[in-house]
Amino acid sequence: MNISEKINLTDTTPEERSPEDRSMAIRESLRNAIIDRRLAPGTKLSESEVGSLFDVSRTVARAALQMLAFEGLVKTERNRGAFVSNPSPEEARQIFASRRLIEPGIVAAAVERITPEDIAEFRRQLNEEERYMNERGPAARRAEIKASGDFHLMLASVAGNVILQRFMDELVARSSLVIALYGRSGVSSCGHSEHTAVLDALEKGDGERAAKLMIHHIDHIEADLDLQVKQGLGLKDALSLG
Amino acid sequence: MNISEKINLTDTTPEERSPEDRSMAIRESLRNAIIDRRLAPGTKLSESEVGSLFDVSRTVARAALQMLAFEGLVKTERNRGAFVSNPSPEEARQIFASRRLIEPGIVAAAVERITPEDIAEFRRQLNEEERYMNERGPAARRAEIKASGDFHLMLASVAGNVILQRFMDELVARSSLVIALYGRSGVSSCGHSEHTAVLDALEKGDGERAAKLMIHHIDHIEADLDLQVKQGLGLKDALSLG
DNA sequence: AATGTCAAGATTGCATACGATTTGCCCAAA
DNA sequence: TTTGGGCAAATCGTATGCAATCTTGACATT
Repeated sequence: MNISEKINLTDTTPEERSPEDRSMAIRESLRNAIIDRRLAPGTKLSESEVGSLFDVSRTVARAALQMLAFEGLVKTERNRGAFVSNPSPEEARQIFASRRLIEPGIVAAAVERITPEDIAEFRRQLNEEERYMNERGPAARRAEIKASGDFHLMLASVAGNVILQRFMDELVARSSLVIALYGRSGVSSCGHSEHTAVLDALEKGDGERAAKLMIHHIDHIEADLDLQVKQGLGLKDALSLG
Repeated sequence: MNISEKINLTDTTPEERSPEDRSMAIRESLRNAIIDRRLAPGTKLSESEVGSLFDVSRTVARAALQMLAFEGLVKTERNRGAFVSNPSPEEARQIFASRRLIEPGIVAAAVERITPEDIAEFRRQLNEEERYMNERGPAARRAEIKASGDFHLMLASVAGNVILQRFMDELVARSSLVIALYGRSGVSSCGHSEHTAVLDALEKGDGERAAKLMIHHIDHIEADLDLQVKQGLGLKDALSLG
């Protein structure tokens, strides 16, 4: 099995291709591939394969995989390799529980700092979302998931707390994985209007309302998932998770 | 300058010295040294030095330093090396803002799951805290900071959300650094009684009250810090921090 | 005295080599 | 046919070597 065609090697923009760590670029590229579901959960990412794909040595490939492991996007098994994470329903629940905790706070911080320019930027982003929403096909759906995540990330950026921003980075990435895994197909489209509603409340300076809307939004996302005990796939999972 | 005497090479318990990643053990050891302030902020941690200290190659030492960089406990500069983080007051504020967001949620989750055994364990921990509190000297003070952090970590563990647990791990570690840097000496002792109060509320199953107490506790910790613009030290800092 | 230039030393960035561990296959024996 | 053992391939874990980059100190120049 060859993963090469699944990865877009030019994900990183030229100017971001800094003279610095190539491992960072590789991480980004793999991250995007994973959260777009171009790399399915369980896919093996061997050091040598990743290395030769990006034309670097195992050392730097390894560094990228270590970072992804730290973020929870891949899991490594000793002497076996790294695999794209296959989050369990329990993990999924914890991810959303974390988001329910953090995002209202982010909204509350954002309402204090958001500028008209930010609002305009958000509107652009929401248009993009809508565009993908109206398209059909798996590519558009992936783009929609990504765009939807970007909304939350932009919010975190506006809130101005770099630590929470990093937490959200991780949570959104893992959420994308979870949605791709457990999402029921049709319903994610309702997310867009909820984003709009949150933004409207923010624009009016009504942080209370924005936070409430955000919680409902997260609830809806989670409610759209099918988090029953995993059918079939793994007895290993059944055992390891009790 | 030699950092060897600052690091306790036997920090990790024998059974935790798993046949696995030695870099993990090194990370733990350095982490402890940093949050105890045996390694002062700004201290350089060169790969070869760390490597020879723990008797491993630079490769392994490097992996440990990368993990610490990911956690925000060290900062790496390209082609220069890794340095123990020197968190700015702004960073400190963001750390505590994050904690104010997350910890009430952890308390709320913990109250649902805490067992009598957990309570007993907490009481033991609080006794330990008290012991250090009554001792004098910098060593006792460091131990007190560490014990105080452990209380919050135990709470996160009881809450049962591994993601939040990891976030708290990072936040508590960085808080320790911040407290050591900006803490006014005398006042941290009030923390102990607040921990006790939180635990009492938890034992009674009063999650509301426990969460409120926790927020106040965090407020008090932050209020005890001196987060004014850093006096004197650096024009370099003044520039880089705006 | 202050500043600019340059070379030596130190340190990281990266690649590669070798050893250890695991996996999977093949074949023999029941 | 099934089970068990052993060997080969693959992969990771680690050490080390070389090149690139940065710092530092000395020295010359203004």
